[in-house]
Amino acid sequence: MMNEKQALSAFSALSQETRLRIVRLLVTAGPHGMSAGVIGDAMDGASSSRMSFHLSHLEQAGLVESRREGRSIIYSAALTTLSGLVEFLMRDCCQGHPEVCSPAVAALSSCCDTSKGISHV
Amino acid sequence: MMNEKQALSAFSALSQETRLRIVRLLVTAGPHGMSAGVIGDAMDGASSSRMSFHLSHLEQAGLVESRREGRSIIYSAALTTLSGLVEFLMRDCCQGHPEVCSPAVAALSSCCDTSKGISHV
DNA sequence: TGGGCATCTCAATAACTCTTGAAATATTGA
DNA sequence: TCAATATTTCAAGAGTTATTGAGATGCCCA
Repeated sequence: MMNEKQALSAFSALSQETRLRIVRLLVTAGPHGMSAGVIGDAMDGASSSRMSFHLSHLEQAGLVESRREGRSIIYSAALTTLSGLVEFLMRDCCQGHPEVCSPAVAALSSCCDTSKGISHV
Repeated sequence: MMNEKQALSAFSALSQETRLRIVRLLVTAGPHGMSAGVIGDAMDGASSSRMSFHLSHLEQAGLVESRREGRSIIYSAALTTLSGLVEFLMRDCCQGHPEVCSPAVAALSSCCDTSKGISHV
């Protein structure tokens, strides 16, 4: 269960343009991930030290995970942290008023296959 | 539909301890909101100028809304922006793999009443 | 209209963050 | 082992952000 400190670290990591783009790129890339070099090319060719700075910042915040594959290091999105962040932000949003947070659920579930037991609202 | 600039502004606003606490407090407070003074008391009695700085930062980022009521200014959470932020972060997360983002949906919908057409997963 | 309350604005300072470029580390293949 | 490739580490400088305290503004009621 995410705590305030972790959430602050995650939001801080996401508040920088390059890092937000990296996370979104990795979210769409899926579990296979991408190498640091390929991610760097996608960020209008940012320098390697700059990429390293941002990638380790994201890893520190728990938003991405890495593994070495030969000479490359492969990064992928940490979906558990992303889910936890959403849950932390909206925790106790209902308090007897479910209509308060259902727009957020709708926004999120609309991007997903509905065959998993989640209906559109 | 949220764009990158708005999302960066929102994440930046949420990356500061006092502001994150304010947003979460207002999320639980619901649509009626709370006055700046009452919010300040809840933030271990932060100074009025400090509260004003953070509240206007949050309003600038679209995360809270304000209205005057007599001498007080009442702030409430902007749930549309919060939902939009979640949607922006997870956009295109599925790409043929709905299991990728369904944990996030589950995390969020578990906080809500299920009688509105949203089922738990 | 005047006093008091609630909040905002402003300027100065301290602390933090990002970028850059040079150098170090790790891995692979000749 | 040597050279090439991929990535990380480090230090310096520029820019950004948070806090503080003093003062200004807006509103209400006697």
